[in-house]
Order: sequence, then structure tokens, then C-alpha cells
Amino acid sequence: MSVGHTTVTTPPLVESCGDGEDRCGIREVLDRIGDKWSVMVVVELAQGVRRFRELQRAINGISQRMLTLTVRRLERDGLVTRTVYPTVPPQVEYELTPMGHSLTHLVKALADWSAGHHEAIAESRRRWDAANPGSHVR
Amino acid sequence: MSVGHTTVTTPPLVESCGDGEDRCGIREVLDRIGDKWSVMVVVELAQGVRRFRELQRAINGISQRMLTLTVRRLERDGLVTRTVYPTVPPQVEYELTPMGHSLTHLVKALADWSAGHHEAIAESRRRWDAANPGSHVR
DNA sequence: CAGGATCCGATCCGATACTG
DNA sequence: CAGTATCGGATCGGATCCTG
Repeated sequence: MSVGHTTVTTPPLVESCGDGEDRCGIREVLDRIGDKWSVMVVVELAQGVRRFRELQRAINGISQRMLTLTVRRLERDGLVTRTVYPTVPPQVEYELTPMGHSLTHLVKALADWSAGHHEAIAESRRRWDAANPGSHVR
Repeated sequence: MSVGHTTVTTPPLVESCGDGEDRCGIREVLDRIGDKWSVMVVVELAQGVRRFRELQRAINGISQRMLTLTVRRLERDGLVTRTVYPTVPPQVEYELTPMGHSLTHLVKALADWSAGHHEAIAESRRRWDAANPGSHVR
């Protein structure tokens, strides 16, 4: 029990964060899955092997360019394999690696937290926006 | 066991993702904590109440402007409370709300996954970059 | 101390056109 | 089908100056 005037402080969430060098490595993940499309690709590939066009059709709104960039970066990071079959027309299959699959647990946790709080967040935003009309924040 | 020529497909990771409307709500979280500084602020505030300058000193490299914007958005979403003491000079304290604290679990999971895979990712990148010299990806 | 306002370069991303 | 290449608008974020 903390008594008296001492400041209540919980132990660090992670070793050393907040430094510009990202020692805790969180930024590294966020730079990969924090972008606009990576999570969607991971979610889709979590259901099985997919071809390029299949991915594009499944992920509403993604452009050809962004899908290419996204799967390439996921491949570079070892989260996705890219298999080219020398047929005509060409056929390319994408699949999660074991590391990619381990990431789906995190994505699931993300989705669960979202589902559990997005209503409270929306409500908070409504109140804040009503209390701060014409704010540049948002 | 799946036998024969049927495609192996695992059940959906989340209900309905991949649509432009983000029904699974993942984007909502990512739009908040996926930016450059929010996670760092949450990590710092997970340790206790902080004043504006304390946050800025703790988070290496963050500009005044971005700290302001970041805490304002966190406040708007109901993850952080902002308490102004009408003293001179002014004193403003930031603190995680219960919802903000619940988010730290997710951040912890993020940090753990990062720590467990960042070496494998770095290695994968080295190999990919060596195999794809002069690529525009990255 | 805790910001608000402004300027401006960097990056992201969509649209479009072209290719093996 | 599965890309690559290029252009341009929008957004992000840093630097700087100013204020109660």
C-alpha cells in the first residue's frame, strides 16, 4: 500500500522506451503493421494461401500498387512467403510464415480490444468534439 | 485432417475484415496507436501521472507540437485525462484512464512480440536486401 | 510551464499508364 | 495475371516564433 505523499508509480511497462532509438522495439512492429493495409493482408492470409488478385479482391479499396508494396514488405520481414509458378498467365501465391502466423495472435488481440472499446471511444469523441468546437485536433 | 485437393482454409481471424469500412474496427485502434508517438506516451503514462514537460523529457525526440497533438487525441478518445491546475506557472497533468490502462496490456503484448521476433526480422531483412539489390521496396 | 500558430519539407498513398 | 513506373494530392511531422 502506498501511504503518504509519495507519488504512486507503477513499474515500467517495458524496459527502456521513450528513447529515440526504440530500444523496446515497439516501433519496429508498428512500422510494419501500423500502416494502412498490412493488417488487412495478414488477416486475409490467416485464412489460407492467396493469389495476388484474390488478395486484391478480398481487401476492399486497396490499389494494385499498395498491395504490391505491402506484400513485398511483409515478405522482406519474413512474415509472408511469395511463391511464383512459371505458368502463363503467371501465378503467384502468398502465405504466412510461422512468424506471420504468430503475428495473427497479436492482430486478434488488437481486434478484440477494438471491439470491446470502439463504442466507448466513439462516445468519448462525441463528447470531446461537443466540448471543443472548432478544434484543430482530430 | 484435410485430405485431397480441397484448399486448406482456417476460419476467419476476425468476423469481417478487408472491407473498406473496417467492420472489425482494427483500423480505429491502429489509427490511434499506430502513429509515431502515441505508444510512447502511453508507455510513459503507464508508469504514473506526468506533466507536459515531464512527458517531453521522457520521450526522446518528440516535438512540442507533436506531444500536444498526441495527448489531445488520446484525451479525445478517452484514453487519457488532462487536468489543468490554475497555478502560475500553469501545471497540467496527464494520466491514463481505466480504458487507457487496459490498452497497456495490448502495448505489452506488442512489445513482447517485438522483442521475441525483432532479431529474426532483422535477419530476414538482411537476406532479402542482399537478394534484391536496388529494390524500391523498404 | 504549457501550449497555439505558421511554414515547409518528407512521406504516404491513389490514379493512371505500360509490360512480360 | 501480376506486376513496374511515374505523377500528384493529401497528410504527417519537425522547426520556429509567439503568448498567457
